[in-house]
Amino acid sequence: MVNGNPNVKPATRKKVLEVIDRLDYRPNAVARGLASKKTTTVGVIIPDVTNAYFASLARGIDDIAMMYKYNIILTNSDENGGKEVQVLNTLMAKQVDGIIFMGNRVTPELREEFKRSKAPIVLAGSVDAEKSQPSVNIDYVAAVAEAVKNLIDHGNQKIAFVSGPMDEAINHDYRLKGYKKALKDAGLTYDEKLVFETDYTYKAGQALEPALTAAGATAAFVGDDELAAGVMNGLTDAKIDVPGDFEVITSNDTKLTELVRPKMSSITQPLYDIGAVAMRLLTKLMNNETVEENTVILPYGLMKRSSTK
Amino acid sequence: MVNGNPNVKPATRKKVLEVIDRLDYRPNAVARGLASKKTTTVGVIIPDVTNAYFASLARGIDDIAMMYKYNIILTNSDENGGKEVQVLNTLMAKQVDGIIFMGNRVTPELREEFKRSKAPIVLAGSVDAEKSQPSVNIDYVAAVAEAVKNLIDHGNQKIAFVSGPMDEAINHDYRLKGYKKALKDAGLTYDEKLVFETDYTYKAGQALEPALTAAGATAAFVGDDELAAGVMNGLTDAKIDVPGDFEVITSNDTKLTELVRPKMSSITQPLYDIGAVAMRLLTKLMNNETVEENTVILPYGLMKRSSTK
DNA sequence: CTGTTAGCGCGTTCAT
DNA sequence: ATGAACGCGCTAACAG
Repeated sequence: MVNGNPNVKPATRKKVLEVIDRLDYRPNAVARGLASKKTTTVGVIIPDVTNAYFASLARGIDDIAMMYKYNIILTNSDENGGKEVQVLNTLMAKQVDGIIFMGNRVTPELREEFKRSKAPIVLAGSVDAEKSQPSVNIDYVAAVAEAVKNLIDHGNQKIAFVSGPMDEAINHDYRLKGYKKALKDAGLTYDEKLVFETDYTYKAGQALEPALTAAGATAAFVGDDELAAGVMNGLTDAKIDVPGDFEVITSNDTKLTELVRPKMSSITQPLYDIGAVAMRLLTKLMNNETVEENTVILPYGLMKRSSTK
Repeated sequence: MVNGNPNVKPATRKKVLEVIDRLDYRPNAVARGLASKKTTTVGVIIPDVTNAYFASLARGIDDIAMMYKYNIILTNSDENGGKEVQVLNTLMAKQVDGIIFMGNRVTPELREEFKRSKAPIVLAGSVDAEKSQPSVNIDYVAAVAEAVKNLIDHGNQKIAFVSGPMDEAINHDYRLKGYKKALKDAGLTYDEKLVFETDYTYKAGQALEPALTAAGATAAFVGDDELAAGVMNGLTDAKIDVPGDFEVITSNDTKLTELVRPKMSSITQPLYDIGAVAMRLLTKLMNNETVEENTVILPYGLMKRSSTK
């Protein structure tokens, strides 16, 4: 026995241990990376892991990555442009084989960095109005239009549009368009006073109740589940019955929709799949496989629960 | 102009572009890693990013990592022992400078791998009964004892202990001990029939109502927020008033506690800080700095909201 | 102090 | 087929 036997000379013991060490030898992935110019790791830029929507995508990304023997370098960006380009650069310095980007504010500088990158980059659950990169999403305008139409069909004439920052492409260029489309299709006129731009937080939603009622709204489309939970609870706390007096429908079909009371109706998105498909697309790109379609649109749905009639 | 001028010969244009390329030259981190034996990346093993508790820790980890110029390789383990050792090995193959491990089922094999690692490993928000590794946690037994005492003080005699799998050290070796301690201190006898072992899911919690009432419990300590939301809603759906007829207190002080109605009372944990401190500790270990205390215990609290009297 | 050179541990190529 | 040599891009040790 090598371990506890005092009769073994230290020198030979050392030698034996070295051999043992050499036994469970692990190839050095860094050296291999330098020689082969492939690191089998991909970078993932996420606004905030703490956000249930993005966390779900991240889970899909990681599972598929692992399936294809890749590892994920995960970094939170807070959708901060400066941080995003900096992170991009360190990812490229680390020679990642590809990058998955989540975030809805693709600035011109960022777009430049994207182009400068030799590693393929795909957007997951995120839109760039310029469509400069491969991406995986749902058809946000159609989904929102359908959700709002549902509200209209229930007899609502004044429907609030509650969203996060309007400088995010997804809000300004997609969701708002869907909202307007539904109004137009129904012959309703668009009223800026029914548009509420705020943060993606529960508190912000909760604080919206006075404004909502002051505007005379009887229903709301909300662009984020936590935000939606906030407006719903704010309403309820003000003795406004949901859905009796006020209907709300949300966007991300996060677990949260089923935990609050009433349960929230929502646009349905294949969250995990968006991440998974984005990663799968990335593997193809990294292998220089020819891919039929660079921008894939996954199906959405409408789940009616108890926050709408 | 290099870009669009057709009068520039392709060859010279190519040359110029190469120079430009060389201008914004990025040092190759892989080569540096090979030469210096430092990769400035650390591995993070997490049960599931989708879990709000662990996601909060992960956010703290990433922020501090970034502050110290490290990047994070994040992998989901599903607390699956086999996956965990495999991931550990690929992390070591990739020459990470350190590892943060989250997960409460440290098997003997895993413990062996930990010891084999030359990179320091710290546990975050996770316990190993053997205390074989540096770690950052709160005092779970004291926290649970205090929570249960609170329930006892409200006159409850039959208090349910609802937790995830009992083969997790945190449930079996810590929370349950705290529960028993509180009972003993109050002169109540421990009854196995009041211990409910289940999954960490909303549905599992919701399904618990019949069993809970059958056991005659009038209050419950729950080891996870989502699970707690489930038992609360299950109770409410069965027309049992919370907290009037049944009190519930939960463990992780996740955002969720404030989103459900009634808002849930909870043990309070510095989630972000647990991750941040763990990462900070890891940086010290990676620098071979001498650290006073390898196992750090952060303060906890008790937040009384509306699910208790 | 600046300039040169030898590895770091692999993949890849070339000669055997 | 098997094996020796070189190079990946950088750091660290060394010499000048």
